[in-house]
Amino acid sequence: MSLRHAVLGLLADRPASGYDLLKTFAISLGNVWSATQSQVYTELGRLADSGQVTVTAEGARGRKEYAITESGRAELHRWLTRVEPNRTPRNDTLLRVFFLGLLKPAEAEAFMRREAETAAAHHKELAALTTVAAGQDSFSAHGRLALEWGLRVTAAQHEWALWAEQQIVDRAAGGGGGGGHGGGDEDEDVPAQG
Amino acid sequence: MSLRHAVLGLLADRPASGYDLLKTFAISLGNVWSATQSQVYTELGRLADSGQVTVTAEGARGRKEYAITESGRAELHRWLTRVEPNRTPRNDTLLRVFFLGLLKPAEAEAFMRREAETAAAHHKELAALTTVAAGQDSFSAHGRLALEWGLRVTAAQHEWALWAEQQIVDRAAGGGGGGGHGGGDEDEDVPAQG
DNA sequence: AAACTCATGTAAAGTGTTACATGATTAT
DNA sequence: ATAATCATGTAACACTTTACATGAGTTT
Repeated sequence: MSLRHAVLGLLADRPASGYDLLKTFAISLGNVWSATQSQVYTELGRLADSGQVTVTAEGARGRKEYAITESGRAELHRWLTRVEPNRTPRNDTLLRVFFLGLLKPAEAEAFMRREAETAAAHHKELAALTTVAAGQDSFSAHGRLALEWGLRVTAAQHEWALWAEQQIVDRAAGGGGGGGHGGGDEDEDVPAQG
Repeated sequence: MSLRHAVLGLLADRPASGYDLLKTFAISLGNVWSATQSQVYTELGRLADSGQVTVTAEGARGRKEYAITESGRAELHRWLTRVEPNRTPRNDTLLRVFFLGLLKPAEAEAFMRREAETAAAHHKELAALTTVAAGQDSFSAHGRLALEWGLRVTAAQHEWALWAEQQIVDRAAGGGGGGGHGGGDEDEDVPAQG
């Protein structure tokens, strides 16, 4: 489970409360691994039960500050060096791309155009983060490596979406032939339900 | 839920059994959305219960062939055109990158080198698929758009990993100063447990 | 006959999302 | 006083993974 290690990793940097961690997820770590409030508090409880973190201070409004333990650090190190990253592919956008032939060309084109815009917007957001994420500490420095990944991939994604949109336009302009599905039914029009 | 729509999308192309679908996941669709045997059979059962697919034939060895219904097609179309793709970030590799400062420079470098190799290998695999996925039908054609995405992103990923590895080398060679974590503890050596 | 492939199904555990519920402290 | 922010927690539901369980038909 990666959320567990995300929490351990943040606590390895410095002690923090669940609320603090949530802020870090919101502004930086969440760009690579998102977590909900519910998940973070639940996970802190589990980590405390298993002795990988401990409550080091209790403050106002029930605030609890957690710190990583030696056992937690050992687990984190094991995960970083000996556990193969999970690469299970799960890309909702690309899944839709597979089925774009079920849409009218104009609808499919609109889909790709929108993807291009989304990629451009995402790229811009990340570029804006660059100036913000200027810390000199190791966590910020490595966060910038991840940020650079985001910049490169969103750029590639943007170019790809523009290219794919053109492919769809070209195919619609060329022969309507060859466009159908395996079923061989010519009546492949999409339902027009509201 | 996307698995449901992956199944509907495949059945919109042609009727198939769970076993058939599993093969499609294994050779093509699984590159963008993976599914287990257990999931596919369970989902087919649910879709049949809700009337989005029906059993159109039963063959040897208990084989059941499913076809999409009008209601299923309507749901698929709604999903394609009106449901925003889920973009929840969840990248196990990048999560680790955030915490690379917890490793010795040599370990962090090894991690990035390995990522570079993985990206190159993945790119090569996809390139090999290009020649295979040569169908003229719409499903294959759009699958090739997804494949192109894979080629571009794995290429970007490979270049990024090489760049990041160099960043780590440079930082290790430059001052050891500025390398510590927020905690300010100089004794940040990683545990050497086995 | 043995091995392999085809083919489906269920159970349990783990992980993630959404919604609900509560209350203290600080700023206006 | 009111609103905003700080701060934690639980319950229900949805989804994913892993393991188990079974058996028919085909090839060697």
